[in-house]
Amino acid sequence: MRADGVRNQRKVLDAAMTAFATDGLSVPVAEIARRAGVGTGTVSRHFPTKESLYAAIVSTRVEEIVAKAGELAATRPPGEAFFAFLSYMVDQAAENRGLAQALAGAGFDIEAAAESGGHDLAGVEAGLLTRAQSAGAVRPDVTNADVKALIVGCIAREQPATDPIARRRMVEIVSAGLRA
Amino acid sequence: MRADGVRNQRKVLDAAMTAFATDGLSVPVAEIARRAGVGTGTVSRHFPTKESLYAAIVSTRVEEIVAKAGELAATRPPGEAFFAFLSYMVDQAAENRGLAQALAGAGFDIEAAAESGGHDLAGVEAGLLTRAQSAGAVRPDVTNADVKALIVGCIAREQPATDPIARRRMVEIVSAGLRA
DNA sequence: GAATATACGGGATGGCTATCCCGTTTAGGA
DNA sequence: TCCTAAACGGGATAGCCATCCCGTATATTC
Repeated sequence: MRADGVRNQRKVLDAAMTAFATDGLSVPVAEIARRAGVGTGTVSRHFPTKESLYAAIVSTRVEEIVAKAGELAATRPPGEAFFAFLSYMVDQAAENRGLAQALAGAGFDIEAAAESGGHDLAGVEAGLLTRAQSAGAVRPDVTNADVKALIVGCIAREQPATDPIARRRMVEIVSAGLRA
Repeated sequence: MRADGVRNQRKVLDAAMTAFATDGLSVPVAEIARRAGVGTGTVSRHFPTKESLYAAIVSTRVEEIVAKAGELAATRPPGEAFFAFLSYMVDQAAENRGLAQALAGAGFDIEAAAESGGHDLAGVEAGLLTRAQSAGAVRPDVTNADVKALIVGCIAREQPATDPIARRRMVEIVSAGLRA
């Protein structure tokens, strides 16, 4: 691979990351190209479809999330780990419009992208949840889908996130509701 | 106004109502025309823009919601009225994809449409909330925006609504979290 | 320093959609 | 029945966007 190719691919990835984060998933590919300082052809050669571009980005993001989940599970008691992860996810999504939209199911299948990247996001989340339930910290009838939807609710309030106090309040409300 | 004009306007309204409810706000105007059995020109003559068509529909829906809120406020104690309204809104949105999207802020400003129709949806909601808070039934720091976002969360789980049990669980979780 | 594979840019293409327009049809009154 | 204003249908237009293509430029190799 040629050196300028590698360089441009990185530029596109960086531009796309911030563009998706600030403007959401509907940002035009041409706008990403403009921000990266390349032509649209360069973008589509490196990433044949917009979805593949987003998949490349979400993959690294998922990596971080899975790592965070693992760290929490290892260092904290089950209930605390679960609720800390919930809060972490809300903060992530609040600062990242694209992630929020993907979680809300608007266009991209984030879990499929994670799986194709070799990460089992759903499994990690399920692990935290069931451990917390076994420890009696979370209502036993709650499902993974419930939790994801509630995360969406926490960030549905405002986009982009301008009020961290309100966000914390939302997390508190949802957490209180989830407790056994 | 000519009789066929009135008739067609009603046909368009009916078709649009079900189309928005089942397919969401992004259903093409041409599809609505097809379902109504008229040409696209007829639709845009009666409703110059897609948004005006949706406003006409949402207006009647808001009327029902406001009426329901008034009835609950009149017949039940503050806390009970508030939580019953919450549950009602979730059920409404779960059965109406367009309403759900509008509440989630995807494209149409439902409150502006309500106001232009002479209904003060926001005011009615705020009334239920503050009464419930005064009665000590709801956390005092919760805002109207919080409640709306949580409603969005309750229906973010699935679209269209296929699992009423899960929906009820979501409402329970959120209600529990909102209690003082 | 020449040859060649690789990469670049951005215009061309095609699909989708809302909105407008206008030739044709029809309702409803005289 | 005839006339006219009102309404109809659906093609035309215009904007937006992802993706493809290809002539041009450049990095790398020998």
